[in-house]
Amino acid sequence: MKILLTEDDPMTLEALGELLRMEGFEVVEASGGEMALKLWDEVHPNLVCLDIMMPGMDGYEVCRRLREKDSRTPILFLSAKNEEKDIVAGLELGADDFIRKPFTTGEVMARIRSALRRAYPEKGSRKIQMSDVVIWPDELRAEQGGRGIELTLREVKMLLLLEERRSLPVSRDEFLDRCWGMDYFPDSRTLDQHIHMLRKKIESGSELIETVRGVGYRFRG
Amino acid sequence: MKILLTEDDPMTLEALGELLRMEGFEVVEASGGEMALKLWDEVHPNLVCLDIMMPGMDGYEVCRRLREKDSRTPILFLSAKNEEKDIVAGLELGADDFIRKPFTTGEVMARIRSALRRAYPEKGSRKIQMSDVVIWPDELRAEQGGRGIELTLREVKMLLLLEERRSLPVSRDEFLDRCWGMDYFPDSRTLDQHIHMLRKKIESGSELIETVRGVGYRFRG
DNA sequence: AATCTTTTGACAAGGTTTTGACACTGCCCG
DNA sequence: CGGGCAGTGTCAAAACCTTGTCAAAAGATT
Repeated sequence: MKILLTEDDPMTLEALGELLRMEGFEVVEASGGEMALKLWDEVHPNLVCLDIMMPGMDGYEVCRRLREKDSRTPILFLSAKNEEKDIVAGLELGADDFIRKPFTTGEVMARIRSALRRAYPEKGSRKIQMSDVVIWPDELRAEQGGRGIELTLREVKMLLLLEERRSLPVSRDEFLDRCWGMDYFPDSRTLDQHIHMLRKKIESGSELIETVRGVGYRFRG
Repeated sequence: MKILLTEDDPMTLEALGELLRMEGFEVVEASGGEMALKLWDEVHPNLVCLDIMMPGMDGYEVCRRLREKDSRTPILFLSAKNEEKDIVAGLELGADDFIRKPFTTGEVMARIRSALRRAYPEKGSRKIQMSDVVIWPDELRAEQGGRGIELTLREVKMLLLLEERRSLPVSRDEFLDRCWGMDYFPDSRTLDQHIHMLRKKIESGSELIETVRGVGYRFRG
């Protein structure tokens, strides 16, 4: 895993870098905002740590620009500028965490690992519970009341989409876009048929997938 | 979005709950670990806040058990037990964040929103309040005096149009243009019929949708 | 070739929307 | 002041559209 460290103060930069390397990360160090953006383009790190107060481009601006290009890679602020408004501002820009200085190395490591775990889940370890159904999406498998259920790839995609929206309806168009492809327009009955299959497989009595007439479907919750 | 709050101290629980509700979240409150697990199974919240020190099952144990079932729903610790080892322990159990007590409400809200953004990337649910009626247009649902109301797609379109104008009348032609289509001319009674339905559904005594004779309708406000 | 998944067509079921008939209201005008 | 008229409210039936379901065909995978 590659980590981009951005930090004004050379001492802190060096110390943090060393620490992360010892933990087995590949570390790229930037001493300012402009350099951070440049290195981002070059190395495409898996995670970014940003200082806020830096000469030239500050951490907020870096964060904003990174989020324009990529909304997934975790960004963590590490800053001594840690009043409520600074923290709120950082998080609202799309950062994943805000660590106050001075920090302990243990906390920094734990927060970095936590962010990485979320962003890059281990294949096979994903597990999702929806009502009384547990789903292992990577294994195309689910379980409900001790009963094992085999799923197809499309069924898993549909379940994940429903889950992502939990309790909000997913429109038919969205289903087609996300589970088929932007440019695919199957017969109008195709989607119903798949919903029908899902219901048959995972429902046991109670209605889990609710139809929202004129819109689409919603997972009960 | 539903949030499960777990907290030992009734005062804090109440205060946090109120805060979150004001922000438009649906809040479920648990006073201890066992209750939290039970509520999890019942309501399947979108996010969980955990206190650590509680009589009976502590927050760590709750977190561990939740993560056995589901690896995706964000879990945030809120705790006064905030030494490095507590934080590291919490995060290693799979929590998404650890907020130290005492906290500011702004930071808590920002961290909760940040976690929700990550976990549910698409869209948050819009919520509109008109007089004593609360409307969730994306869910085709409204509420009035604690009473849940189901709406159809067309009814939602009409309500959105009325609310967009607040207190200014919306002409019959505009209704037809915006809620049907520029080129559609139904019988003259059709619109009245739909207004009638709306009134029946959302009014309770007081007149919310006022008719402006010769023009159209207006939302009182 | 055999099997599993996906798509399609036909029809049924169920909901929403539209319509027609008629009652009611407010406004203009004699 | 009161009748007529256009606009609106209300009800119930009809028309319409969306979705559920089944069975079979088409397509993929092995």
